[in-house]
Amino acid sequence: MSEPRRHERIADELRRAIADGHYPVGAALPSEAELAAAHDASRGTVRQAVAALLAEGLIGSRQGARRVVLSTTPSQSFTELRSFAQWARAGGRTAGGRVLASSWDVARTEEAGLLQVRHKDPVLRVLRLRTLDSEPVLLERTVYAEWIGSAVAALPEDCESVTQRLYDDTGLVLAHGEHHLDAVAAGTADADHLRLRRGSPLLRVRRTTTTAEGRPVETSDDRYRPGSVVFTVRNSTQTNPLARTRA
Amino acid sequence: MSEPRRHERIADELRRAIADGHYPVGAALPSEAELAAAHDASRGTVRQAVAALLAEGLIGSRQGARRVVLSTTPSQSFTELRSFAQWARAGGRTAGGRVLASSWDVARTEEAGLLQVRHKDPVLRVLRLRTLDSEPVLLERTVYAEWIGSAVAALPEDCESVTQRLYDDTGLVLAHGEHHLDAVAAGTADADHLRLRRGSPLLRVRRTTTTAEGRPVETSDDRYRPGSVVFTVRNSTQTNPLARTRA
DNA sequence: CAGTGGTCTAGACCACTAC
DNA sequence: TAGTGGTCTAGACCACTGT
Repeated sequence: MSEPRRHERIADELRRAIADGHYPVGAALPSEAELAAAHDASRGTVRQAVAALLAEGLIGSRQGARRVVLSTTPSQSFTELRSFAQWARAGGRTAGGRVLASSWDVARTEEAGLLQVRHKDPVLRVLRLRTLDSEPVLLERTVYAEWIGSAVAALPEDCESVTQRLYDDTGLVLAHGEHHLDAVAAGTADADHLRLRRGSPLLRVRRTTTTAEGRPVETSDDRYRPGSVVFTVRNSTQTNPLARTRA
Repeated sequence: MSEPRRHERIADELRRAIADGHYPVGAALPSEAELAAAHDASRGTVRQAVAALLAEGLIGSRQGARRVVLSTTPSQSFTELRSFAQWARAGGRTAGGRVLASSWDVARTEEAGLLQVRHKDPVLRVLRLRTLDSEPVLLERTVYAEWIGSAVAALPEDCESVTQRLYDDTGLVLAHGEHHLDAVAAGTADADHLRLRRGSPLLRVRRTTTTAEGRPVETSDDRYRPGSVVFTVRNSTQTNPLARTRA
């Protein structure tokens, strides 16, 4: 239960106080000096704590004025974003999944670039349907690099959390991700598996995931059935997680 | 040209070196001690600089190992995200825009909550079509709080950058935003103005923007024509800008 | 104007990685 | 085991906000 890092303790306490309504939206937080005294910490440690809340979009900060609460609802962590199963559990819903097809193939030009392998190197292609409370909500077309593909191919067909299993089996940690979001019309396969009409709008997320060292693991085309999932981004002039790019 | 903040100078130099290919994807950056010596700065200042690149998703960082380049393409800033005109200009394209309808109305329950005003308080509704190189790409349905609405209503109908004009006229700075992304089918009005068929997939971004103090300014339902714009998010286990939420 | 956050320094100790 | 990044301290000065 104990938290060894002091800045994390302070950040957690502030997050809790905000979530509990001690500081409603628009309210001013205690000054750095006050927080430092209250936690018997140096100013640098306090600043590290509030920087975390700043990055989460929970508070705003301007030179000369006290920090202000912007939102009382915490945003979820990368882990929940990456792992469909974990995110579903956090929301009190049951995640399911099933591999519809899986086969070794050769990397197309674009995939080779994303996975940092050579053109026509072997890759594992997996088509996976994910469900939420037994409703199909997401169709994943994932391409794995050869070095991790054999571990993926060995997983059971109805594996709930691929991320978790890969960590348990191989120690692999997915640390970084790049995501491109847009909308597309459902193709025949999409419509079939997600149980909607061809041409229906789908939210498409094309993503590439890498290890902590920056080594690409997988690249995927994920299509979400509308009405089931919404993506949320918070940003500020001080932080810039999201960007618009040409198609 | 000179940059007064030392940590910004160091960050800029690292960004430039990465963009120029001095450090390709996968390469290790100099150690903190080396950077500190090279820039005649303290370790704390160097850490502040690399923290910025970390938040941008350009580099990865793990205790005990040197920092590693994850991507060589910089992501754009919040300012470019917020201002359609500015973002277009940065990409070498010409932004246009036109107000299709504008009228005072009363706040609906949901809008009142987002704008932090009372139910049925007056609000300004604006329907705006934005173009890129004369092609319609985005239909905005924006609701402004009363206190800023009169300034918005006074703007010319073909105002290129509302954000810029509001800043010039009133000193207003849009500092924070919350964005919800999903896909919807084009309604009759959407199809008409964006010149596509009813039912076509659209990327919908519902957003609320606030001042630096956290005061809500506007809330908007933006619908992007597919194929014209893609949204990009980078994240890490160390940073968490994006979250998936239930619809 | 006093108070606040932004920047910067020069140390220290520890946990972890890579060799 | 040497080097690296993560944490923390105790100061300092400055730019800016609010009154």
